[in-house]
Amino acid sequence: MPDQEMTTEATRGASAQKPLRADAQRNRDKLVEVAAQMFASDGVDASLEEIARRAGVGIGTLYRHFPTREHLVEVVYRREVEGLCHAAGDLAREHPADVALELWMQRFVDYIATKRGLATSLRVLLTTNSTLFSDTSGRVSAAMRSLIEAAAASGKIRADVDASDVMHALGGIYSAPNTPDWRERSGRLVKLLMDGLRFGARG
Amino acid sequence: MPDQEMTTEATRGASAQKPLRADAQRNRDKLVEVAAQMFASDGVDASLEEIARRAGVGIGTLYRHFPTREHLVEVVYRREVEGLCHAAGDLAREHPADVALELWMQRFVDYIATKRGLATSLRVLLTTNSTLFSDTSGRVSAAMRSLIEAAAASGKIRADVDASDVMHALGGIYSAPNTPDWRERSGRLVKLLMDGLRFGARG
DNA sequence: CACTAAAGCGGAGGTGCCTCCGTTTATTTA
DNA sequence: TAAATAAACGGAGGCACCTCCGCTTTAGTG
Repeated sequence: MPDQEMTTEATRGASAQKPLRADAQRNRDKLVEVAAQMFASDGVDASLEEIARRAGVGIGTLYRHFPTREHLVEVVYRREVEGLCHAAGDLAREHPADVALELWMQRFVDYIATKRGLATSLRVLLTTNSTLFSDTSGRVSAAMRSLIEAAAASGKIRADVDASDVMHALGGIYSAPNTPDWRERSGRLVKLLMDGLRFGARG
Repeated sequence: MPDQEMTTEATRGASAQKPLRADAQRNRDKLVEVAAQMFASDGVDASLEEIARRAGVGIGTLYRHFPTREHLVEVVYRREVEGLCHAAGDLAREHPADVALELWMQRFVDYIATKRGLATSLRVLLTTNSTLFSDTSGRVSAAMRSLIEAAAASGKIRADVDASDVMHALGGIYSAPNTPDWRERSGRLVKLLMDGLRFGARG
């Protein structure tokens, strides 16, 4: 199921439909963008009518593109994952390997934050759409693995770490309670983890 | 947590509040009764406004008694269980022990049917209200056990059966697929089971 | 360019959810 | 029995969901 192009905006869904008319694609992209903001700020229960309004389209248009709230949530979520994985490449190009890794992990925290907000809907989606979990978690861990290996290869972090160990450490963020200072706490966890990774590095 | 009386209608919830005013109790009972019908016929997503309308009260009254849909579902469900267990005693009094058992199992099938309709909401409730499952399943299996033991003691069914085995057999009803002929199929299962139980009985 | 069919748009409208508060009613007290 | 008061009632109103279908725009075609 190939996506046929991948701009900064979300493209059509995975199934290979005939391409949308230009205006339709524009509206669709705008809807996803606005929805991503709204879900992040107001949670998954954000008003769909408000999303349509802010996207400058009628409610009918929203429903034509996304027949249910879950459809919209899924697309937003996949877009989030897309962005996260894409960022890995950019960061690697623009920063020393260890800095790239650290920045990426910070961004990973933001991603988890989103995921928390979407939790209820995601649970529904994950039971419905069985490919969603495997698709996304695979891509994310692949992105992280490449950053870690690059950092290790360049000598910026120690070479004896396994990507899945780091993933596991970050996993602590998942299970942490939902306190107000969750965000700061997670940021510190990333820093701490980086210190550990840098300790005893060649470079 | 004693219920202070138990008529054919649902009483107030378990917690020992001061008694409701007569009109309030009347309205509450009527709401539960109507809700039970509506949930059975239309599923848990039945309109709450319609329930209030048919019960002859304002929507505000419904919401005062049951702040959320789940509250109402829970009360209806507990009432269902109550009725089922109560029926065991009545049937035992009015019929030969084996007939009582058979009739009760038929009624059990109806109960399961309700449970299916309420499935989605029940799943939410069972994660929230941890006592609900243990309360109800305990009472139901106790009711069945007493019927089986009475039938075995009177010689109407064989004596070498274990109540939990029968429960287990009926459990097949749960896992059966949701086909349109589900009801008939289940009825036949009960008959079959009874034949097996009667085979080789003393009496 | 003009024309047309197909694709897409959008919002009115019907319904449901839930809250809030002025009005009604049961119960207690005198 | 009558007045006082606490409890309960109920529906209007505001918001969201979702469908339906007449109108508008786009992408081809000659």
